[in-house]
Amino acid sequence: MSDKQPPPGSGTVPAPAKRGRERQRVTINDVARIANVSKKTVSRVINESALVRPDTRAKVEAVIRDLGFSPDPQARALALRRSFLIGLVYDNPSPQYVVNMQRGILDGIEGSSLQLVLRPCDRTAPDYIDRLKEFVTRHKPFGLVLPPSISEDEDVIELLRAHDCTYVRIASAALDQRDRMITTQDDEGAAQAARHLAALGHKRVAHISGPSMFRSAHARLAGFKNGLKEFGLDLDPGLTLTGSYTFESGVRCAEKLLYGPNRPTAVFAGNDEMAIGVYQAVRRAGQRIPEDMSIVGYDDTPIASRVWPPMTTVRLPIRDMGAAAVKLVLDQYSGAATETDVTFHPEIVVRESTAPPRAD
Amino acid sequence: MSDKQPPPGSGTVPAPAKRGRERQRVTINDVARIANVSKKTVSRVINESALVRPDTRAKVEAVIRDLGFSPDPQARALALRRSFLIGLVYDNPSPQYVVNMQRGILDGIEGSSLQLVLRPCDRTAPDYIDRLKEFVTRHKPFGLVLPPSISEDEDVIELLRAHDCTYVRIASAALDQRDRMITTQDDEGAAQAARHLAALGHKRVAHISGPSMFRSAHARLAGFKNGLKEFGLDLDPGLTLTGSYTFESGVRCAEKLLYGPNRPTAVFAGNDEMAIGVYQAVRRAGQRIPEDMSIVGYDDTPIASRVWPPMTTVRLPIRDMGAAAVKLVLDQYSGAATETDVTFHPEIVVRESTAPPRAD
DNA sequence: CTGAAAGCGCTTACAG
DNA sequence: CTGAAAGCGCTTACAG
Repeated sequence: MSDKQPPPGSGTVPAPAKRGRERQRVTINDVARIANVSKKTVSRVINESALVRPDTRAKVEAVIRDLGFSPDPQARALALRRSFLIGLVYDNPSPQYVVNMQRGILDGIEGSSLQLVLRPCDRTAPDYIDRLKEFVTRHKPFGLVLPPSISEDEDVIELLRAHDCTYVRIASAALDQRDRMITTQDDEGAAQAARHLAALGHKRVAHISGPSMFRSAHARLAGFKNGLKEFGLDLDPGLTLTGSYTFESGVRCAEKLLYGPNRPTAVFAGNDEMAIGVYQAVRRAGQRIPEDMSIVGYDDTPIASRVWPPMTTVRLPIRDMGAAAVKLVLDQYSGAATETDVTFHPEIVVRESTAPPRAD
Repeated sequence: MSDKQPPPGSGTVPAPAKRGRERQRVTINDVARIANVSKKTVSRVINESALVRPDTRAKVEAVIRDLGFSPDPQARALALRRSFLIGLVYDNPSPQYVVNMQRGILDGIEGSSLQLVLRPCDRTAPDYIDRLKEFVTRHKPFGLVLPPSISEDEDVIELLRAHDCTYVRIASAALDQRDRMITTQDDEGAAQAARHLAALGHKRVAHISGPSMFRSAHARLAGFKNGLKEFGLDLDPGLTLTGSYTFESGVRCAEKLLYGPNRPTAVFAGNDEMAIGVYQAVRRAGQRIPEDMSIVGYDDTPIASRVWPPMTTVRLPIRDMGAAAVKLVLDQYSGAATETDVTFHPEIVVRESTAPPRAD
């Protein structure tokens, strides 16, 4: 199924054989004829041009409704040199994050004629940019939604700009102009996690950060440190490990913490996936949560409330962010001005995985 | 973002404004001119027609390679009246199932020019069929992959047939001809779950089945009963509950079992999502897994190995099934005969959520 | 095996 | 505010 190096002219798919009976779809010509206007006028109505007299518009719209006409996306795409696909380009290792983002985008395109296309990619692959370029130049997507860490790759942005491809970036810092940027205050959420643990009385606190490729990893680490500092605590570098936002890396880092010197009483993981890995390691060591170890995650993906005990985590409204991203894409076309920065503020959700440290 | 009843002619999106510099993309005309053949011949090469002399083909392919030409999918779509989109149409309430299926489809389209479009839907919505029809008639997808329970809706199939839309159904029974069907032997997997529990010595065993809309729910129930029967056990109707393949329904059903008369020592849930719900209810009741309650899931989605204790479940190779579905779609176009039925055999994966019942 | 003409269903300049 | 002509980049009959 997957030739690594397809022959030239490949990467295409054989044309379907001619099928049976043809259905007569209603086209713009039918509408024009019946409404007694030119197809150009119908086109103007479809494209919401202002240059149509109200009564003409009403007449055309009535015919469109009667005939159940809807313009052919392929024909529009060919003429406009732009398809009606919204691409979700992602490399996020947390499937739950991706699922939530998908849902948000689907919310956002509801009622439009846009379709959601999935474009996973691997930033470490050598042909990663080339493949994205191929998608952009061939399929000419209506817009791209870029969650971290893709959103932070300036090579990608340069590519998209060069090809006039509309995009919206989601990141933990304002990397771009307001109308193509969704910002999350990850440091704020992490600071809340720190305050929560400090207030419970934890002194030896560990952090498992995400991979350095993710800006959010740095933001969460920094915010966590700041939050601890408010309570006069320092984050011990020996208790600061780097994972890769995956379950397995969470397990691995947690084991180091559990069996290393200076065992912490609480762990703040950079995302829920890794936090669940910490659960696993703690459990496998025969220890209890939260009695022997308090755990805080980040994202509030569904798994956080499904594990036992339900996990304290920092909620990122991922789904809402996805919907907001689509809105920004649409605004870029409609020319609607984006008045204010689109910023989401994560908030801690306290559940049952955190408690005061045992007195020992 | 979501107008429930858009005005006529809406459901479209305003056309993008004319952008800056135009890139000169290489077209079929360039290839034809340089290769010194007609564009029709180039088209034949692209479409892998047999009616091209080998040396002509080689010449054209060389030019295609040199120029880095790849045909415009929008133009092909318009001419062919078929787009290059693979639609995943799903109503499965388990996000993990859907994610795995997505991955399999992405595996399957790797190296082709197909794109994966997500089409979630709600079978209980009154306009469910109409919306699918709109997608099929407007976007003319290359093919549709239909996992349960969409795959079991004959109204959908009738619609797709009427519109000559290629599809592949995934279900726990052979509902269609071999070349458009992927079958899973769900009863076999469920029987293995039953044998496993019976062999451990469980006598009072419960089952939480999926919603009756899902054929798999019936197949798993039936298989489970048969497996128990081999050990001389009957499934107590009082211990047979119906959930909806969701976490919450798993919690709810498990609570009934825990606090009802005749408490079981083991529960077989119809999917992992519900099984995790059982974990939650058991844990909340202050009981241990597997000492106080053995639990078996179905699907082997990632969460099964992430919870504590790691869950015994029946593995369905969902990702492989997705890839196989794409292969069947491609085969339908290429005319490759599907020699044998495509059947997947689920197998139990024994982890740590099952143990002999306590002697009490 | 190969090609010239017409067409898929829209939109873009360009006039008026 | 409206329209006739040309074009987007391919493929389909139809000839030869």
